[in-house]
Amino acid sequence: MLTERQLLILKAIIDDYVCHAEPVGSRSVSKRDDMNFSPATIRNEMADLEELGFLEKPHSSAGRIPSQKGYRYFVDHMLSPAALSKNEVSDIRLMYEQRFLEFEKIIQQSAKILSSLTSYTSIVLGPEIFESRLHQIQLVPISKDNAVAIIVTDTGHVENQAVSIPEGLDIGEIEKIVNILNERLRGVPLIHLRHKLTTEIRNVLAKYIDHHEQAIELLNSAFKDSHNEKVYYAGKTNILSQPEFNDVNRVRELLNTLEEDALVSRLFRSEEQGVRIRIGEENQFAPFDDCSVITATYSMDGKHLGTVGILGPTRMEYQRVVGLLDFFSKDLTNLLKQRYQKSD
Amino acid sequence: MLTERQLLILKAIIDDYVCHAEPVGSRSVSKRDDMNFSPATIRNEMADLEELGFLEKPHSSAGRIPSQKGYRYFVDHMLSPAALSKNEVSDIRLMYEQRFLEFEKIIQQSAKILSSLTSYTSIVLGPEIFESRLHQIQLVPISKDNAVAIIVTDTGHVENQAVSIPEGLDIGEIEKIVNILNERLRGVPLIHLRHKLTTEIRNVLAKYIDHHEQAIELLNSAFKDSHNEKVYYAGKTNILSQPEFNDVNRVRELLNTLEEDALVSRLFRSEEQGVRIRIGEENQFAPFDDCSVITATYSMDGKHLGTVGILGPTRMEYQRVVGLLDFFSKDLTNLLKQRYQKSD
DNA sequence: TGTTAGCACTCCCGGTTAACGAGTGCTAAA
DNA sequence: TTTAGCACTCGTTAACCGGGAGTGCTAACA
Repeated sequence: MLTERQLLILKAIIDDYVCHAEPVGSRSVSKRDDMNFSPATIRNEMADLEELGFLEKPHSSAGRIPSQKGYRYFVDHMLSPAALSKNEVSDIRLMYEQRFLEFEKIIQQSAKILSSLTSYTSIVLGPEIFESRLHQIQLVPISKDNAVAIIVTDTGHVENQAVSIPEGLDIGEIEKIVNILNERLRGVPLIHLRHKLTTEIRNVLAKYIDHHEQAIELLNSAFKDSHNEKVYYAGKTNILSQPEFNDVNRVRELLNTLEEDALVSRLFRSEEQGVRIRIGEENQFAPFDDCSVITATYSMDGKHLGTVGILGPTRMEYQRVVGLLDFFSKDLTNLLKQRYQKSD
Repeated sequence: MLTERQLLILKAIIDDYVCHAEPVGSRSVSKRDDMNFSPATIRNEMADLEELGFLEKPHSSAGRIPSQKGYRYFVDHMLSPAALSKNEVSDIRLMYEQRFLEFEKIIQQSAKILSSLTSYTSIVLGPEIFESRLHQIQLVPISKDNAVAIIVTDTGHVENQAVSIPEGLDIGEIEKIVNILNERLRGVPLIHLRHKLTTEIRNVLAKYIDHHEQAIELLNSAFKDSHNEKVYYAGKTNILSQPEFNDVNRVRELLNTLEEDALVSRLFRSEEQGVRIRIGEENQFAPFDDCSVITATYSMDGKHLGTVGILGPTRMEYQRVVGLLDFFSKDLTNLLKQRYQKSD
């Protein structure tokens, strides 16, 4: 275990490095108010901390910087999430209050607020669309051959998908089909739609619809768009201001990664309740080796819905970000409850 | 006017510079197959071309690079759009044929193809949403207080907007309202919806609906979302591979700009038929001073719909890009005609 | 025994210098 | 009119150097 003094020094170094992005030397540590030891003493401790793997030296005559293990220790044992200031809280509330927002807009807005408060990149995963339930389905014919299938979920989310109308189905039949679907499928989670379609609905359609096989085909393509959850970004370029991303090649790699929604969503998705911190290589993904990812989940009815997260350099203001995400995760959960749960 | 030989040399320099991104000297120009003059002769001509403003020197003992005026001259007088190779054409066709695509997907796909073929950044502006006409409108209540307004256009585009239901309106009335709207407003350009609402529709509603003022309020907010045209990007980070964007600050500035859809749309929108080239400062926008923007329009029923464009360094393969965009602009117009026009 | 002052050493950084090479402009000859 | 020759310019690179920040070690001190 680390001694009291070692903790103090480790914390001081992390603090300083997070703030100034430069190796910190014994002299500057010893000058801190809460530090009553000479540089020489500090140096001894720093050597020990380095031996233990919590610090490293960029080169032999530079100061020390925290290692990944150092950050990890700090985060695990010494982190007290920063409480938000009153101003921050009211700022956030204000941004949500602006007007009635649909589910998606709330999520999007959250991403914006987060990135503007942290000046890191924020990434918010929307709910697995399949988790939500069918509220209403519409089939709007556009021409003789084409139509748009519109699915509205219980959260007010709207999905639409162009479909072609198979030979033989006429407008009247389509209307009948839609009525049947709305009767039978309201409240069904989107993820079960296709299954229901090939069982229960197939039978019902067979009874009432002439060209039921064509109808099934149509509906199949209407339901097929397996939209994963949406990924909302804000402050994508914030991270370029960090001195560790001064190299265009690295930047390109990182930004390319961020364009791949599926990848990002896989990396960010977190099923655990609460705040989760992944530091550097813990992300198991080379382009993020110098980044830390902090995520928190939000939920509704106690069911996990999505994830809010921050992507920054490993040299990140952990306490602040953790505090913020914690707040957001709870606030978002509350907000959603307030807005949507009462409609059940 | 420039002599035959000057043209030849200017073209050679542009070719070389576009390809290698380095100032080109008299020696390398004279070595070209079609160049039967000594370096000294070339040097004289180059000095003349510089005096005329078509070339410039980064410093006194470097080779020459084309000036903006040089590119402009090249583009205006010497550009023969490169015809696409058979392979390219069939590649493109293939990508469109994959499956039935709704309007938006086609546009999006086009952006992808363009960027992958050019390795520049491609930007495609969707149709001014207001230009398209209302096909159908739906109001789907989600809870007692909230609903989703869904607008389907004649191109199969779907817009949706969360609205709150004013006190006093009940489900029955909402249904009546929707019916009235669909009867009266089908075929009306979206841009005229709000006007119609406050004139014709207001009167009709006043006649048939009890809480018609609340209804107007509801519809107003349903129509308010003044969605400009959508902007689709592809290959956003391609431009980072260009050596002229080796500076992170410049990159940040550029990428920040690209996040501002409204700005980009204003800069790219082109009303003129055909291909349009803006070189460097011709863009009238500082972050694009080292960029060229080439755009072409696509249309339907002879009516201008949107713009396809390429953003690259001023040192761009003009002939190839112009050829491509020309092809795209026509192909897209055809495709849209084939898919949507017959439904009229 | 823990702490600290002192000191030699290491290594980065910024500035200077020198050699080099690519390219030019000019002059004079073909 | 073209071209060979040559002096000159200027950016690039490598080598070098001194200063400074920081370290590790040692020895003295409380």
